[in-house]
Amino acid sequence: MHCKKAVYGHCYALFITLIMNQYYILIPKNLNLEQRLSKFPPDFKLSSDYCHYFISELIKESSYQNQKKNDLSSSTKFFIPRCSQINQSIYNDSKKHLDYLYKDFGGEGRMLFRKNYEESKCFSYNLPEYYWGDGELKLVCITEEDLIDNIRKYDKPQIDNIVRKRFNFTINYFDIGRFEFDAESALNELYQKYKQTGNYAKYLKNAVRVMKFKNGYFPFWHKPKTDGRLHTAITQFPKTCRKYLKYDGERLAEVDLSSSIPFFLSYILSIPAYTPTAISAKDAVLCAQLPYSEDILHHYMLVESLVRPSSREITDFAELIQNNRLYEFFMIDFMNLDNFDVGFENMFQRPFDGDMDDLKTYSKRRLLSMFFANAKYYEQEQLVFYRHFPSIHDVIKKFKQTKFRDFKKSKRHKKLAFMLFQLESHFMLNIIAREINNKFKRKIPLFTLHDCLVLKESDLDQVYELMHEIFIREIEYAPNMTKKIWI
DNA sequence: GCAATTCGGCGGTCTACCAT
DNA sequence: ATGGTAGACCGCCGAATTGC
Repeated sequence: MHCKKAVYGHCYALFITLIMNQYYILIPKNLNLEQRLSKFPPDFKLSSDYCHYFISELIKESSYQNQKKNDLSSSTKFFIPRCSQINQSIYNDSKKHLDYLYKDFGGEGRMLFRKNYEESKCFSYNLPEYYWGDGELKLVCITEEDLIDNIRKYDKPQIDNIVRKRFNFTINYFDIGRFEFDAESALNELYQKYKQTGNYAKYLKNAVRVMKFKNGYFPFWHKPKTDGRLHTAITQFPKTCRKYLKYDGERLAEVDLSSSIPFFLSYILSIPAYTPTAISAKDAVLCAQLPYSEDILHHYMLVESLVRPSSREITDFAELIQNNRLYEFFMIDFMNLDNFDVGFENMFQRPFDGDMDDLKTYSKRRLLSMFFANAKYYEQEQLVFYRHFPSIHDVIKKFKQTKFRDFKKSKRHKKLAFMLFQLESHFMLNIIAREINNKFKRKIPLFTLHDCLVLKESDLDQVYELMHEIFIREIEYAPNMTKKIWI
């Protein structure tokens, strides 16, 4: 047993020294530990890597806190508990280091504040405002191997084994050795944005995401019974920082499904379900696609067979979506509603100035909100939708309102969102992404971003073609798709 | 033994990010 | 409006503890 463990440990050590001999931590640009060390030399061998790591942890934890105000001083005032046992397990000499940082040398002030609430609770720490400076953060690379090993051991993302197996086709591409990430530029851009908006809490949260990515911290979450989407470091990554990511030295790009949720709605409507035999055919087609929530699907089909949407409407609806004209179709009607001015200002924090792209975005968000919301909201928009697609409106409304399983009365409308999200993620993950992987024998790295596939720039065109083919084959028509390069 | 208090779990809210 | 991640906070409810 002991022997086995030692061999395994050896391999593991080799593995991590090859690709993980560095670790990035986040500290204020202003923090000058070296100066303090030279002015007040410690009487023991002090590791500045550990001090920096500890301060970085305080910053990371601060980013998770929430408060009413989001300015610099409100975002940095928190005392963060750090248990001495854990500190010690990461770095043996942690106590000496923390005492040094806490010590008030010659009235110059402490580098750390420390607070002890009560017995049996651990100390908590806070980096004084002075050391945050103007709030700008920088990434520093630390190199002490034992420390890094311990950090990684302590702070490893927990990935459910089922999730790992089910999504290994994309999880394996999350390899920090193949990513190239200009984190410095990304941080700088985030800081410029903070200067404009004054929202420090947001800057802090995004800076921590940048640090985690830089360190190859890649967690994965998947809940098949709700949205069924795969949430990754990419789905959480700040949009403005995407252009600083490269993979195998190449730019990244995405193929995006236009109005993907309405597309899947039109798909599920378009399969005939009026006769008992047709229901079972539809059943067979769709059950294979929602293996985790067959019951929602059955329930939906029952409602649909009772209400019977008009096939004329379904064709028109599907055509609007395939031509990517759905949101434009509703935008003028939405603009003429009583609630437009208030609604627009709530969404954009400014009045409407006649820009058609803004209007289209507004229309898109209102329409989707309406689809997902409890039928008692968005009444004006529902009326507009009803005027154009009365029977589709009735199916949706009926489905949202009927009693189902253990959904509370106030939550019954959510099953539409669940069903559509699950259909979308099933197609993207289990059909499209898997097939690309199989067809190209794992030579095309891919990442899913809900309704997007993210790829290397050079793979973009052939994947686009293949996606189109798959849609035509699986459901006889394809949604409008757009290609975008992350620049 | 009963009433009053306290505590923990649960569910809801909020903030931030991403997507539709 | 919906979904996911994170943590804090609040109110509710029942169980456990405390007080008389």
